[in-house]
Amino acid sequence: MSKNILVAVAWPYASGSRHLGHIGGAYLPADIFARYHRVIGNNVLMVSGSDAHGTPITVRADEEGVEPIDIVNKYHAEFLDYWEKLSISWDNYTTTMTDNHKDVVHRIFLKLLENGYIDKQKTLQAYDPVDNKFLPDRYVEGTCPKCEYKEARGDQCDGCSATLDPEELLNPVSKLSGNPAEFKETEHFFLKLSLLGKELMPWLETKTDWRPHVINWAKSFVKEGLKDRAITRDLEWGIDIPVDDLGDEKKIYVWFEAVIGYLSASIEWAKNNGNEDAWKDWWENEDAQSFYFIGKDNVPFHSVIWPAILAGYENLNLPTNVPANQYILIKGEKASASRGVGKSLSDYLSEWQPDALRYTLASVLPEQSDSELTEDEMIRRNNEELVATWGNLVQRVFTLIRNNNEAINTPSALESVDQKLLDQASEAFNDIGRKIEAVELKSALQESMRYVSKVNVYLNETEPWKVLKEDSNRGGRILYTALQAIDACANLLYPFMPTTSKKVSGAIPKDTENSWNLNEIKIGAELTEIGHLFKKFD
RNA sequence: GGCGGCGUAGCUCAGUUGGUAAGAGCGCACGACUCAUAAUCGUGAGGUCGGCAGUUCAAGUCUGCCCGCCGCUACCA
Repeated sequence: MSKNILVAVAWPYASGSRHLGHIGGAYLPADIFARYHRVIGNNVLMVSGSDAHGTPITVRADEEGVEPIDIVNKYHAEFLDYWEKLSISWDNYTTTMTDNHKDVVHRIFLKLLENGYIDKQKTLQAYDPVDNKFLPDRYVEGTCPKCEYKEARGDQCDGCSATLDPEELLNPVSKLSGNPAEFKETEHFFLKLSLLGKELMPWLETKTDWRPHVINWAKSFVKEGLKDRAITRDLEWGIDIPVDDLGDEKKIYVWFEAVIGYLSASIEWAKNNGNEDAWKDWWENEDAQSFYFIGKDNVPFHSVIWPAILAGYENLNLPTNVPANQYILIKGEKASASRGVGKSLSDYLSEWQPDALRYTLASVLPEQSDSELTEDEMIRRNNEELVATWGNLVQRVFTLIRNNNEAINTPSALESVDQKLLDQASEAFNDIGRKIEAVELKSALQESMRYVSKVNVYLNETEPWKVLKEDSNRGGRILYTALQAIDACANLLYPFMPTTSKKVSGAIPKDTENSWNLNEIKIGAELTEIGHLFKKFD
């Protein structure tokens, strides 16, 4: 009865550091979703990796006087450090530099070629005759033919925001070298989106549960009529084209191969785990589901182009859902930074507990529209919601129990207030589970915290610190019930805050081991000191 | 220009297919409690749902126009 769930997460571009917005936009929601599904017994395969190719990386390498691989290695290592510190639970986090990835890309390329979905077309391309290289549109500069703005780029003019073709520019020069640019004919492979796109609309029509901003975008993109799109470039840094009729100065363009990473990372995972065909359970099994966690800037590739590639290849599952997030806008970041540009993710990771950072980001996930987050708000949530509401609740109950250990050994029967609290926990597991499955994570977290508050209410109503003085059996039952509820809270919060939740849950002796339901607490066991779960910021 | 999104209490946001007197958290005011990292709990004030005009028995929720912010327009991925 357990399902196979592929959790595919955007491939971070290894050309620069990530920031909080990236984490909240893709990696954190993916991890919350994956952890939940594992906990309820589904087979999760969560994959991603560092995107190693593309022009920004080579440009950066040139600027720093190093090789592209040095840039990639630097940021890949940095990313691995983030994942470790943030408890992002990959099944496989790899890169696009592996032989495996190259092989898979080649297999897809050749199959699409064979199926007639890739062909060759000639185009005119800006060229630097001094450096002997072709220039991407955005690295050509010149005077805008429409507004005469002097520094218009080949793809658009920043002066009048017109969309341009580079050959329209007057006096075009290379932005990289300053040399005058020429235009030369070059031949490239194109993905025949004009053919593949036709099957996409009926498929998109079935996606009634996608987020409005995602499905609207995808449909209008297809409706406008998809154009064939070049999938090779005149580059040195990238994956070779598996056929040699264009010469070896061309490479597969990054956007085409990076999305294939989801598949190649799955295949690599299978190999590493000793069952080469295991990946098929997620990609060929019709009952498997796939969720692509990305930022809104990636919607075209995941809602249209990647499905088109998959459809052209045949027999591979198309995305079940693409729960793309909008942006988290971190305000006040600049003001709080001591060294110029603003706080880096590394700064936050060194100042914040991982779970607290996960919590504050999860509480503002931009699932519908951009959301604003200030550092004051982050601190407020940490201090009031984590320290005061949840952390304090745990401390409250643990201390009560440790000071009244004999009482909890002989609890009296359940009363209706106790039963009500436990019933509410059962409801919470159902409701919150449903929300996470629908990728309504922000709302799921809010509801989890609402249950935490109910436990505080329960304590205020039952006042065990008073009751214990007169009726230790009744007091014992209240504490026992509160402890059971706290264990439920820890389970509910586990997908969001795995480290602290495990700490709480692990400190409670139990007769059952439910990870997404209420547990029976072992009667007569002693609680160990757990310490403060969260640190308060001054 | 075209396409799309957004504009709901001071702040951050929810508001299913239009239907009981518009919601949450924070902040604010007042109160209860004292087991707990002075933490917890309760009550209350506060909104003509960007503007105007329509459709309808009924609109935050549909239509048109307008204002403001943002994104995309395909060699940024």
